Amino acid sequence: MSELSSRFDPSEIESKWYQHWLDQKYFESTPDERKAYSIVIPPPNVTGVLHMGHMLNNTIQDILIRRARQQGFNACWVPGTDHASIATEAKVVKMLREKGIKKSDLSREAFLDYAWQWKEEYGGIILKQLQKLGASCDWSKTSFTMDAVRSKGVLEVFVDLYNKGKLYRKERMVNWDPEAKTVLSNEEVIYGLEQSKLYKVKYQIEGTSDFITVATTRPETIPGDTALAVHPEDERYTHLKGKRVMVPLINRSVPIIFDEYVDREFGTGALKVTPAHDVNDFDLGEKHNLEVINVFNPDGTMSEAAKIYVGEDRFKVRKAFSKDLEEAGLLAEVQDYQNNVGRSERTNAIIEPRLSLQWYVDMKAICAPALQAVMEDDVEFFPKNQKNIYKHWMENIKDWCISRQLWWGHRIPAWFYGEEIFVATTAEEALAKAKAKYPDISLDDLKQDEDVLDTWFSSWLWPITVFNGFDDPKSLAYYYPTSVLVTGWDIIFLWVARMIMAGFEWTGKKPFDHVYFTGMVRDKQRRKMSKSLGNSPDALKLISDFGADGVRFGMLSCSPAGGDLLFDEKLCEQGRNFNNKLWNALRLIKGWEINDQKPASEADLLAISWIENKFAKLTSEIDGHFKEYRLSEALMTTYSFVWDDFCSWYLEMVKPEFGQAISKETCDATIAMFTKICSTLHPFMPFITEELWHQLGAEGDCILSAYPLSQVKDPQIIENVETLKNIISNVRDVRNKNGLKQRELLPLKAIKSANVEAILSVKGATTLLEQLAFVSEVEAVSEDIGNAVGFLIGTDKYFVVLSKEIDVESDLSEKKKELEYQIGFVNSVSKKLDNANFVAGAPVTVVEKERQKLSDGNERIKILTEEIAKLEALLAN
RNA sequence: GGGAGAUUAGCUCAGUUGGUUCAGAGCACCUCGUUUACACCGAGGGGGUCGGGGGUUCGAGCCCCUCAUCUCCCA
Repeated sequence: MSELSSRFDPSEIESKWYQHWLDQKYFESTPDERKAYSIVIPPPNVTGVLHMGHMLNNTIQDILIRRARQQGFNACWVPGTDHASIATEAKVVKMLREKGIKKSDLSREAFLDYAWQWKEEYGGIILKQLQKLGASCDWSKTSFTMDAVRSKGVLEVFVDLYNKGKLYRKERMVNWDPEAKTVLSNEEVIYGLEQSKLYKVKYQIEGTSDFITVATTRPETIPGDTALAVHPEDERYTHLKGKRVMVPLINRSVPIIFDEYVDREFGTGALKVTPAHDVNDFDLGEKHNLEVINVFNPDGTMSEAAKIYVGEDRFKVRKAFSKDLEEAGLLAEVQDYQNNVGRSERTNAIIEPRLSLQWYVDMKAICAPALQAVMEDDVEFFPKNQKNIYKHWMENIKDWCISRQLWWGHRIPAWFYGEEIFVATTAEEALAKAKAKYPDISLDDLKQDEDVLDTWFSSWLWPITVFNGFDDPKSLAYYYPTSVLVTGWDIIFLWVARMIMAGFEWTGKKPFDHVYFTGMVRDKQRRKMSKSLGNSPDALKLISDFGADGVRFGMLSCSPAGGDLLFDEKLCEQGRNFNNKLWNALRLIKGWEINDQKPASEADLLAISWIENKFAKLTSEIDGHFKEYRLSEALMTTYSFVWDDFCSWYLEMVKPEFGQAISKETCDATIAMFTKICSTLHPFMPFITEELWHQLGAEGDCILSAYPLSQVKDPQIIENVETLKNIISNVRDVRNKNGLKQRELLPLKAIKSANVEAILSVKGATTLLEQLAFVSEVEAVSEDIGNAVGFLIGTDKYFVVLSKEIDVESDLSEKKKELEYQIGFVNSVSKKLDNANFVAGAPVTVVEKERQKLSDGNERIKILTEEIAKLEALLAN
């Protein structure tokens, strides 16, 4: 007996095999004559740590890439990280603050030094963590969005867009993050209902002692009011035409304007207008030529223009104002209220609308081919329903604000000379352009834009730049378009849509053939996994508890495409148990003593042929699942094949009796089947399958073994064995119900029929019955024998002869139940067949089937009725 | 306000073109079992009016209408 432990210990083998794969350079890809299968990783934040979303996402990518590698493609999975402008800068600022250093005291260069140091120290931790999960990325191609190659591409694209007139600079209302002190794109603002208060504030009508009440959730913006608006048809306010009101506390006079924009139903039907701090108010202001008073500083404190509470934070001022208004008798009411509040995706700060000059990409100019490609399935989405969401967004696309008031990122390649702008990839080029117009100027006269580009402005080029696509057309031509993109649906606009646009704009091609949208990982209570809730399990701890293969199994077994994924550690436990099952199957096989003289028995040959056909069926099912990206179904199908068909049935069929040796032929066939199973499972559970592969003495490495795909050769054999299994289960059931020992030998009889004779004449069939059902003999007879419990297989009657008195009563009640069901069944079938419309309207084959069902049902009713009569007679005696 | 999706067993979900004895899987639960691969196991079992109502059809978990509830996206 081998020295293998009965518990599989993944920790021993995971690092061993990962290192082996690395040493053999199996993950590395160079272009050759094979077809490429490529995936680019959605780059995680360079300073991030592995969380459940990454685990899911990267497990799926690894499954796809490993399977493609086994299928003979030149598989290439490019890993990398994103510089994550806002998130990383925020972390560095925080780290510096803890050291007592303020960002504002540092020069741009000094700050960037710190940032790069930070990146060198913490960057890439997440990639190391991915290796623990088994990710088979081509690490020699590891990329970073701020690498020289990637950066060059970013700047070139900016210049190209500018030259094509698809990029412009404009002052408009933006989403301002007061914490990061930068503008954000619409896609980076997350809206949610929040509990707040609705303040009803009284504005005095100038020259009278009358008041008009206005409802607002943001009283701190009152100093910025430059008008009060009502609906022109609102009878409550028609008398106010031409009047003015006093802004409370500030005592500034502003006009009352009439505009149909005002919602008469909301609040009091009167609206305060603050053009500097609300998008709609800004539009109203433009229409009515109102003054714009910006009462906030970039950090969200009150500005000089506010005149009061200067320098105080806006939320403190809200409270203070409320008190002041109350004391002045100008606060009519305060209600609890729920409203939609926008927060920064990165800092979670409440967003302030703010008027500001920024760079924009003219999206309408570049989106058409990207929309078409998805609608025509040239870029195919899985699941499909994301197409509609995409379409809706693309058809209502807004220009993309790409400048950010940060230092960490790609600095905007635009140089100013007074009011004039020169856009070029380097300062020297910009100078050359400037000199054409102003021959006397020098580099010192040009001032580069202080802002950096939105992180996504480099991400949208990722599928091109990771292959150095702007400088190396050969590499791009080989790997691009990539095969599939695997990502969460939450970044369909931030990233996916923009990559498709960039692809068409700069390569003339789509960036990927397929997009597989994963679900969001949530906890059992359907809450999003988050740090603040503390409900996110530690990914590395999970791996050490259940093994990487166990965790991969757990992630996948609950992950329908696009749907939410309710994560439960129990699933990893199931994965671990599955590993253990495989491990023990290995122990069984390795424990066999082999006799190379003995030929395989008929029963063995039957078992082998059956499992081979079952396996062939499995491979084509899996193939179908993969084509539709039904990965969890592919895994679960394999799981039940391995556990039920291979372990519970096949191994029990061929397992020699205690102390006996197994024939070499049978053993070899078993090992061959087991290695094929390893190949099939490898993409899902790479570590254990590689270990088993070698323990089984198979050639080469599992990771490169051909991915099995074959056709069922003999469907009849599958059917025959299903019948045998059915008989065996019934015999076991009879034992269970009659409290008999599992191993006690009992005779099995069957009433002679064509079916019975056919199944019993299958070579090896009776041996299998004897072995697995522990029957002493199998015999076809012409009539019933006493003290036996019967069961039906189709319309055939089998019975087990018991060694002790049968429990007539319970057998009888069971048979009665069965009869009742059959009668109901036959009734519904005959009703169908009695319906002339059905017989005339349904296809012949369907009608035929119904007829067959009816006659089978009637046959069973007949048998059951006889059986019941006999049992009742027995009871009467 | 506009749009998308969902509702099937105690829980999480499959159910592909409307047609097999078709209402399924995993987990959970119950009974029995420590038989030499595995108790991280084995053998068996119970459990659902497919959200409500209506319609189309010979036939509906599946198609249509409607109502209810929930989730998400956009504004």
